[in-house]
Amino acid sequence: MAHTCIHWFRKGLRLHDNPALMAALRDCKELYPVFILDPHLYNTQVGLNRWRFLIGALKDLDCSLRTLNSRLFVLRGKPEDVFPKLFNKWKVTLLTYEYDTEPYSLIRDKTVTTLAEQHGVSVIYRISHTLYDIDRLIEENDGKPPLTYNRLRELTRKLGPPKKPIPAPTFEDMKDIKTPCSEKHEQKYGIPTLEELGRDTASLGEELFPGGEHEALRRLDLHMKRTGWVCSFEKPQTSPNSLSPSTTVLSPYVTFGCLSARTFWWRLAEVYQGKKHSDPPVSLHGQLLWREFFYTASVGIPNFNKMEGNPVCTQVDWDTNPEYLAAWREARTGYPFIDAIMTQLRQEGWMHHLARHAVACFLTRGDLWISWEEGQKVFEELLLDGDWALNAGNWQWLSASTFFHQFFRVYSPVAFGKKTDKNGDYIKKYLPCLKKFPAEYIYEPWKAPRSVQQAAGCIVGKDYPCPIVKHEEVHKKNIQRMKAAYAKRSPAQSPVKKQGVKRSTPSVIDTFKKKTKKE
DNA sequence: AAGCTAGTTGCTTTA
DNA sequence: CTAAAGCAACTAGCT
Repeated sequence: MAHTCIHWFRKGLRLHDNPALMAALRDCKELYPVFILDPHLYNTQVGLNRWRFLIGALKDLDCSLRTLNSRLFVLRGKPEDVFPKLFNKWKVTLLTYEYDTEPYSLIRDKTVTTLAEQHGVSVIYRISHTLYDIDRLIEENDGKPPLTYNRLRELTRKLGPPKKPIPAPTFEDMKDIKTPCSEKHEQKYGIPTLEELGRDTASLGEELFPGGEHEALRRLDLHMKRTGWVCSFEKPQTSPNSLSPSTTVLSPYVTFGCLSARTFWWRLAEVYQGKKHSDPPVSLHGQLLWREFFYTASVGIPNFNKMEGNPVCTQVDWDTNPEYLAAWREARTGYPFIDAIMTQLRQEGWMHHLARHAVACFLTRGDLWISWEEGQKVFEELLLDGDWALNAGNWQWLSASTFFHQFFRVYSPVAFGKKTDKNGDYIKKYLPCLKKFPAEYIYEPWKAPRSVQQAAGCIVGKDYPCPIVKHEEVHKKNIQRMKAAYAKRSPAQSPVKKQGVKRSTPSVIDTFKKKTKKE
């Protein structure tokens, strides 16, 4: 019996390396490729750039499906409301989707699977968003997520290289399959424009990174041709403040699944073949493994996007400071390097990883002493590559809450950028009001004599803000506050020597592992 | 069990 | 100019 299938696109907005889609095609007479605009995921919290990227990716997907005599069906609403109607209307017998490890997705998919069963619909899902089966990695580490990168690497070495990607479906694969489309398809199931979604597009800048599988593969090809660059790639050696990106900017494509991480991995392996090349953690393979590291942590650690209830996260008495937070978010901290990065984020939806370090450290343990969860929300809204696991993991890393503990290493908002951009060209690009400042003062315009400020046509305190905090003073205080927070960590988190009393305290991870096993 | 080593990417001063 | 040392000292993971 040939199936009537829905393939549910969520992430994984691609045809290549899409095993769940291929599973749908195997024994299929009718195929309905579906994307649901779930208000829980796609709402006003999602920034314009991100919306534009998604719409581009959906358009590209629809375009590719058309070449296979199919179409994309875009629906709006909660998946648990949408699916029962579709199951009945289309007489669906099979639902396929790509496995997604986010907590919301796991609950959503469980609900939808139950509904499918109630409607007599079979469900098939496949793992293709990550290099490895994340649950398998955790299993391999005795049920605990590795807390260090090297530990994760050991696990991946045990499991061998990631699976090879599978090719996209061909016209031949689709020859006996129909996608029933009415003339009203565009009206009923079309891809909305930003205007239709009620968004004001006036503030949108140039589309530097258009969404979609075609653009993803084009960019991949482009970078993979640079064999010398790929083989010598070392992330810490790339510049956070170059005028054009010093890295691939493939991250948004991997986030939305326009590019398969495994395809990326194996293309790199081809380039490396027979040549001397850099290695993890700094190589491009290493970057994909960092993604895997944070995915594993996000699956294995409860409340991963929060401080409270997160057993491996240092509990810190962050301040509530709406004024400071707004200044950071709106690029008016008075530190040009910080403000330039936040401007790039707002305008382009992307900035270099090390630039993220600088602003994340500044918001949290370095200067403003505001919770990393606040920064997480801003990045989630504005980053094209905003990824639940990576965002939460990196914010914990940078705030020295989890994974990274050398809190006394504080990024200087003045010195850090100078290493790779002495003249401050990056600052001048994103903060044009500082364009005429001499290099000597570009990172610290408040130090410029009045005459220099006047000559530059920019008075600090009037045309550009004064620094909201004095870094030299505040960062030292904050190191002491971090030290105090670490001293308060529970015995399981940091073994405290108690005189006379010998007690073996189970690690926090063991504790919550037992709890979850009992359930 | 106490101690050791290593850890993607700090800053500043010195050689 | 670059490279190393000093700064003060964290945890995870291992032995």
